[in-house]
Amino acid sequence: MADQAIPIGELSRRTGCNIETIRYYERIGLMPVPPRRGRYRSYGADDIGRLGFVRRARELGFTLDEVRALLGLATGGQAACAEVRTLAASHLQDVRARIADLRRMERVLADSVRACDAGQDPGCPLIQALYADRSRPTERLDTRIPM
Amino acid sequence: MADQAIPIGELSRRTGCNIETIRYYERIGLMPVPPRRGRYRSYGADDIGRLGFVRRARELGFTLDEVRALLGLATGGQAACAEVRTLAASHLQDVRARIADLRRMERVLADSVRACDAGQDPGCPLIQALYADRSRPTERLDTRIPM
DNA sequence: GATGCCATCTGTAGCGACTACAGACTCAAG
DNA sequence: CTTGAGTCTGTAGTCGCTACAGATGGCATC
Repeated sequence: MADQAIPIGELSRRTGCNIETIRYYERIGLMPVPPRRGRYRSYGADDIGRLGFVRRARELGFTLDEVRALLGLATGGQAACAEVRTLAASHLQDVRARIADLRRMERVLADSVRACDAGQDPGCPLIQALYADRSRPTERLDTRIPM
Repeated sequence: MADQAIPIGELSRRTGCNIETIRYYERIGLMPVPPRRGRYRSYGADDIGRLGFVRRARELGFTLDEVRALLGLATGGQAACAEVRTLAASHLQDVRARIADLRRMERVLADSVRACDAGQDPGCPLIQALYADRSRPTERLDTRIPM
């Protein structure tokens, strides 16, 4: 079979996934420990599939833990599909919340830049906006950046 | 003056910024090294202003390096405003790019969830989408998560 | 056989922006 | 005197990679 004994470099090329990242996935147990040809890792066609799956899930913004869960569910049947749906729906909510956050930022930034271009203000509009004391503690910073 | 000798806990409460984060900002030179009352840090009114500025800039998604630059420009005059505008505009582009990324994710996720609810497919729609081999290397993962 | 070069190997440390301890100390109130 | 709250320093952990350093391996070329 031609798809046996794929070296890591080719797996990398075929999936677009960095070599170091592949080894990292192996370390954290997301990719299996492959057999070796001599001292070199030797992959098969199924590994291309699995790694592709991981990458696409990551592109959709799932965390590695979620990807792990998805991989576990991938072979399941009807019941698994419901769980997948739950995971996806909750992640979708997350994505939407982040979009909303970013849109708020966008608005403030765009307003400031516009005000700057208008050039009415005596001082710098953005600097003023940042110094504006709303006289209450700032909202909790949204530290969650789980993309 | 009543606003001298503010202890770190009160600064934290007044700005909504975590105590550990305040000390972290001091370590990286974003906040000044304050004088001490005994062995305790002692802040003034200007520190509340500065920290508030930092927090609001962070809420707008500026990186700490950008915040540093903004702080440097904050006291400048006309010339500084132009630089601030440049910084803000480039950051705005960034924010918009991230919104676009997230919207792509949102679409795929929403489609999958919808397909799942419709229940036409034989398999799980999301899992299928993730396994779909587009027969070319996946696009570069957008690792940039600079919020 | 020697040389060069590429691919691969292991192991560790760095990024950004915090957050979370552990373990010591200070100070005021009861 | 004890208790509790507040603060201190220092270090290590988080996430998802990425970037080395330095050692091998195998193949082609001279």
